[in-house]
Amino acid sequence: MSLRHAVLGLIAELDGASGYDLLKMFEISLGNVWPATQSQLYGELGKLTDAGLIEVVGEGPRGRKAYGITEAGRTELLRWITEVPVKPARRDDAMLRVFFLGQVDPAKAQEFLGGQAAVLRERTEQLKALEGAIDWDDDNLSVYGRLVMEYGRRFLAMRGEWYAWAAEEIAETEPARRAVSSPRT
Amino acid sequence: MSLRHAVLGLIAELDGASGYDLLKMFEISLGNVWPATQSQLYGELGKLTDAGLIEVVGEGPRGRKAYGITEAGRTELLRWITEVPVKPARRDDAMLRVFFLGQVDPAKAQEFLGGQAAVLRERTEQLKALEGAIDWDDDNLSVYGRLVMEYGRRFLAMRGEWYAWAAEEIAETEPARRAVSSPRT
DNA sequence: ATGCTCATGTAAGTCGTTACATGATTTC
DNA sequence: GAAATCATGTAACGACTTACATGAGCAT
Repeated sequence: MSLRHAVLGLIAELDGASGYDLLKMFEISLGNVWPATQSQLYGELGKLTDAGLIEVVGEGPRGRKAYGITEAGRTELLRWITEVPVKPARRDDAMLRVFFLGQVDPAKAQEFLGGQAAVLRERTEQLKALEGAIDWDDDNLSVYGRLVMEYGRRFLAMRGEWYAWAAEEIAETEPARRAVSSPRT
Repeated sequence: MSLRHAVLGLIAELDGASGYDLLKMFEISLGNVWPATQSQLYGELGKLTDAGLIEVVGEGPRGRKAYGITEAGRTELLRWITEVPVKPARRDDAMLRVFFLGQVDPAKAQEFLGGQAAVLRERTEQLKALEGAIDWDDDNLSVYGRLVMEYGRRFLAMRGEWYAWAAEEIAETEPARRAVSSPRT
């Protein structure tokens, strides 16, 4: 149920935003920790309105609806942040493949790790570019967004080091294993 | 579509395993990077069989079905590992909340960060316990499982450091911000 | 014979993705 | 006036979760 709170939180920060405005925020910033599609977003806005957590506070050109958070919404947001247990992120496509890397030959395995490391470097560049593109202010989203961005930086760095380490580890142990018996199951 | 490949990969590693056997593996090991429920698993086994990627290679007591990977399945597994682009894991419940931490008062924010750090320490203990409980062998799942486990260790450590850093960061900047204007939006 | 573990399956509902569909307003 | 952007919504399908349902075999 976190999309609900992602939307609720964004509306709390950006009072009077439209679905379209929120979508842009998901695309450039929030979406890095919680992606949402347009279709999901508009659906959620409807549900949040029905639940009385947000309300339409104004209308503009082209059918634009400006949303604001209600008292009930603010209460729910605070409750969620401070009281609802955090769900640890588990699914990791890359690590899932690493689990099965023994199924491919060592050269392909190394290629996989190298490729992932390259993807990581690219993403690091993108992060830097994003950091430069945002005009950092003193508001909440800037201050806390910067913290999250630093997390992203560290995450990518950590993963990069791990890829290098894992590649070395495999290079050291695989020749010995293959020498003993093959194929491996 | 990664659950499909998680199941396929497990069957490749554990030839002749039943749905029940696979479920145990998801619970103790694979589930840390790709969780699956019983209901999902049995459904996927049916679909994989229909698709000809796995087959029933034997039956046992209590309706037990032993599965094996087919040639088509092995081909598909290798293709997935080496050729299908990895989907980066994006959703992160904890970081989503950090984004909105400016909405709660600084004491609560610190409490949140401290709480998360504690959860992390607990998970680190669990990981150590798991590492001790598994009898590490020389087979694929052991060798590559160990690599993934080391990733988990580094991940938890990195996050722990980040929580400490973020707490300090907020402690330093929030008093100044609150002094200028409040409440913040 | 009672309870535990092994073993498989179905159903209902929510969440997420991709694609479709439409139209108003602004900008050049 | 053509193109880009703003703006909202729906439909279909697949993935995931939770709960329900059943029963065989094993151990004590």
